[in-house]
Amino acid sequence: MTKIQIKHFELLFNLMLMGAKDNYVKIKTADLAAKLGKSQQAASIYLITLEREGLIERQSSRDGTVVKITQSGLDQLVTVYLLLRNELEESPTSIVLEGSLFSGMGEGAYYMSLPGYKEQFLKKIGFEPFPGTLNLKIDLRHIMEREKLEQYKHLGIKIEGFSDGTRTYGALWCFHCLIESIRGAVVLIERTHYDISVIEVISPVNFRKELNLKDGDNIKLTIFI
Amino acid sequence: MTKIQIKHFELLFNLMLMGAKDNYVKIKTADLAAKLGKSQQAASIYLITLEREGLIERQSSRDGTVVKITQSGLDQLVTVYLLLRNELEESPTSIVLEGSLFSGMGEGAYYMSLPGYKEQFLKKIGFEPFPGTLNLKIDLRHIMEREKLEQYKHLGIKIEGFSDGTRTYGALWCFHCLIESIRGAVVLIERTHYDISVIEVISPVNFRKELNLKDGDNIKLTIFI
DNA sequence: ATTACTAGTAATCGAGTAA
DNA sequence: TTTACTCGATTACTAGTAA
Repeated sequence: MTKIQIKHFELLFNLMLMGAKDNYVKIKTADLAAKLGKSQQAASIYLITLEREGLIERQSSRDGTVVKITQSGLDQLVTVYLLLRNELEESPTSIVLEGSLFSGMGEGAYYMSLPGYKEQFLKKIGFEPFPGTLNLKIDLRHIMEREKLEQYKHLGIKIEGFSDGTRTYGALWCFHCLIESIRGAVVLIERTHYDISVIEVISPVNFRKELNLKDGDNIKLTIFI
Repeated sequence: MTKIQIKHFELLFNLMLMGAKDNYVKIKTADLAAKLGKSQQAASIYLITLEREGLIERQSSRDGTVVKITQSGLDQLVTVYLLLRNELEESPTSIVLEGSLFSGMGEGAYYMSLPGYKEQFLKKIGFEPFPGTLNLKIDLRHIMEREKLEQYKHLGIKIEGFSDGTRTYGALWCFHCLIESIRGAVVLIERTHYDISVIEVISPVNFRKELNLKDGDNIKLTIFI
């Protein structure tokens, strides 16, 4: 098993610049190698490795390789982007919360799976939520930060409400976030009278599985305004 | 001479997250190693190499290492940030111009060296301009793009005008840019009746030397709105 | 403590090449 | 053309350790 040496980011970054973010693009391993300052053979191995790790889709043939960055690969790029933005932009733009994981009734998962919401998530936030949300009970010592987030709510990415003929579903506001370095988004609702100490988070992947979490575990959440 | 293997970016990125962007921070090579998934000894070598390449300042002792990212190191991070932002943000935000390099009268250099401008550049754009600007004569086939940039002018970073008692100096608008992958900023002035086919660029480093340029050379400019 | 040297080892790299 | 395999050469990495 070949372990990749140049870390994934640099490779994904270059593939992005070659246009592999939204579309399948045809590239030559030799061109990629030139950008990385490595041999054609090395680039070939890197691509194979990235594919095995699920970060790209790849179809190689005798006259080139067609690649596209997967959702999971895109998440890596976004994670780096958010952290850079937070450090490099004028106004520091993150709120850090801690809380403990708990199981909801599954309503979150239900709402998130509605096409009316789901399609907007994909378009505006950049991923389709894993069916199942993460409920976090915010520690009392972070409650002030939680209040601050509530004030910023309407600066977030707006997910429009909709009606399915039977009932109406309210608008949501979202912020990108990282949960222990995994990409996600916090989801805030309009209702004013609900328990502010609870916060709901969505993600393109199964948090619980990915991070091996169970109810009661303490989680650190970095929210980007 | 040990060539660094993990590319510089990942290391700089981690140092940034450890707080080494604006301040000297005390770290342990073992902690850094843990973040990179390498041995303490490897981290030690990386830091030494980065220092040799001028990307960090470093002072090590028997009870830790004090590091700070240099301007040059920061430029690397900003470059990656701008390219990521351009690809990942909703509205695509770059204008690509091409043109040929020519020598001005040196007035650009003079203006840029005035404290009234210089200090704002450092604060608002993030670097102190190398004394000497780059004058670019935009190709006719890119003149539409140049017009577009002019329309966006007031969306740029504003550098306030000032007076030194003798005369007044007008406000400027700047945009981050990359010149053949080197960080810089285009500088636009308010005057409406001047030759729009000429554009002026500043940078933290000596472009001409860095890229080995001479008058008449063709240059590609990526401007971030 | 900690950093960073030396020396040996393990992993990566690239030339040659087959398909 | 191109990709990607084998294998010998190179180099990055780690363990041990001195300061």
